[in-house]
Amino acid sequence: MDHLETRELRYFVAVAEELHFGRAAERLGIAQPPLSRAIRRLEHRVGVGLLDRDRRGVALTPAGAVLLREARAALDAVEAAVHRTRRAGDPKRSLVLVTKAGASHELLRRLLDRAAGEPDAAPVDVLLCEVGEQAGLLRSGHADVALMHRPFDDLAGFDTEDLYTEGQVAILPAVHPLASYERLTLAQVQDVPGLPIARWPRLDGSYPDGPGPRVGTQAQLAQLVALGRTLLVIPASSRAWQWPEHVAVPVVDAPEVTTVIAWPPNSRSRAVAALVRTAAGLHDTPLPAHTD
Amino acid sequence: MDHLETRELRYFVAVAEELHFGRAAERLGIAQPPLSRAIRRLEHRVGVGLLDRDRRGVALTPAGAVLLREARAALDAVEAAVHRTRRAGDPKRSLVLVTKAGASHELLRRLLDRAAGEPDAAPVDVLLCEVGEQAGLLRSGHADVALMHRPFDDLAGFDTEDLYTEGQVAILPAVHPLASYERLTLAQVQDVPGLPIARWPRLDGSYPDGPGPRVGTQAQLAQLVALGRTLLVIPASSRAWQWPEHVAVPVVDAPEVTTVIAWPPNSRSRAVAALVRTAAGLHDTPLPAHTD
DNA sequence: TACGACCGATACCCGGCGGGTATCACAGTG
DNA sequence: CACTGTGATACCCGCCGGGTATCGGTCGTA
Repeated sequence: MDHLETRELRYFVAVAEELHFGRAAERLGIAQPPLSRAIRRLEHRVGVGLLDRDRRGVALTPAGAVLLREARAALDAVEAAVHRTRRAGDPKRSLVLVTKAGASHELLRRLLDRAAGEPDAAPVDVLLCEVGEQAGLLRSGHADVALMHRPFDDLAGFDTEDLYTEGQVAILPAVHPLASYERLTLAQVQDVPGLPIARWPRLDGSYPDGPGPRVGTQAQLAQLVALGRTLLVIPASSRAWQWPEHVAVPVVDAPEVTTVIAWPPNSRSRAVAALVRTAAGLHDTPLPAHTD
Repeated sequence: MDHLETRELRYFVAVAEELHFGRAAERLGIAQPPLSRAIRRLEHRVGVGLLDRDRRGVALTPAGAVLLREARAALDAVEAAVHRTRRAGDPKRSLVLVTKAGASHELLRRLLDRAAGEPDAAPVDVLLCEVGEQAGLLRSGHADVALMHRPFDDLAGFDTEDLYTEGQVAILPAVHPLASYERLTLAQVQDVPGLPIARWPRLDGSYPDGPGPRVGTQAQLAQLVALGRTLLVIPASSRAWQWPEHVAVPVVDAPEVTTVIAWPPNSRSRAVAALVRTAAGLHDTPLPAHTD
């Protein structure tokens, strides 16, 4: 029999992520024996071993690693189906646009102005998230459309349209010697003594090794820059980090960053298509230089 | 409670496609009452009406139409998870490359030759399908990678790399007056008296209105051309239709067709990546002119 | 207008399966 | 050797998915 149920996939993902039946069962809110049974049956149904139950721990087989990736995508798709259906049935339906807080602020403001001015425009709700969360929100149907940034964000699986390309700036503590430069190079901002690059968590929540401070949100990072503990390189239009204690210096050889509008394939509703068209129309009126 | 089960989605898709509870239940191999109950519970769980039970028939609400599209995608994703996991666990694992029978024949042959010559190359199984089937096979995990043709095929949701761009030719019965031309224009091949364009089935299996003959496979269409009943315009490298009774005449103003290699996003295994790289390397050695 | 056909909804029963508790088997460790 | 931590096994129970029988409303038709 084919036809896995999402419950089985959820169970497997929990075990594969925890690599521990007891903790996975706790996370799922069930007892451990039924979980073991469910995973065994799943392995039997799929026909391949998914986990190596070595004493002292559980490990993924190659097939299990594939299923972990695929199951996450499938569960996202199911969740997205529910959310998109709910929003489709909402009488006062609005488009949800998600973007990183502070990024592409001018472009977003112009897009919203333009979109509001369109005839029979659907209202646009703006959902601001932290770094790297857009893809998940779009995949799981919590949002209809996203502003994302190439090459930073993972655009795999979305349709996109380029909106705006810009250079990057280094954000430095105003008191730091480098802050007085007119422009910098990547070589100058890498390995600056006393200003190590901050570390973001990986997908599994762990942090890579390195000297930099650990951060989880933009606000944390901004404060660490203001405290003179780190620096960062970001697109010139980003606003979230630009405190009074910060200075932005162009980094002339940093890769260019393109802001794109992204939406799930096969979900291009009339409202999404209209918003994408409006966004693409912004090409014609270039953004003003950043002033503050 | 969120967390739909795939069974509920399968049930809903069946009803939404049949628009008839009795037939849907029969298709699912269950009785009608449990199906009605399941759909009602699904509507309650999602929180919006999905079907209008008007006496004399069932109709999709707007939200129902959204769920039909999303549920199909989600079920594809679940099915893909199973298939990809099975193949990942297969000790003699091979890549499955799917392409339309007869299309891009030379390019495919070269790709397979090159791929076989690569060191530590995974064996490549070729799966030939009919028009428009590639996307589904790729989405449901029956294939790992596909050769597709822009702008004909639906590339939404896949990562792609362009391989080869070419013009199109009209395939005509050899005995037809147009067959003696050196080249043609789209205006000349449209609405040719006695040679109406054939009609392909829509996704739901119905045929659009029009004068042309109905076809479902390339072989049917090829024979109808040989019988002098229709003509078609296809990329120059296509072979499936080129019978001795056919003549191919370049259509100078037909849109160019690009052969692309496509694969599911986030599923770029080492083997797929290697094959894509090999395919991209074919750029360097242009295909010989088509001779037969 | 009355009757029958059609179709989805309701009522009710049953069996299987998902989930719980208790316990086992085994490896590592002091 | 006892103890701890882990997943597997044994066994029971209650819910829910599925079946049959039937209802209720709406057409078409004579």
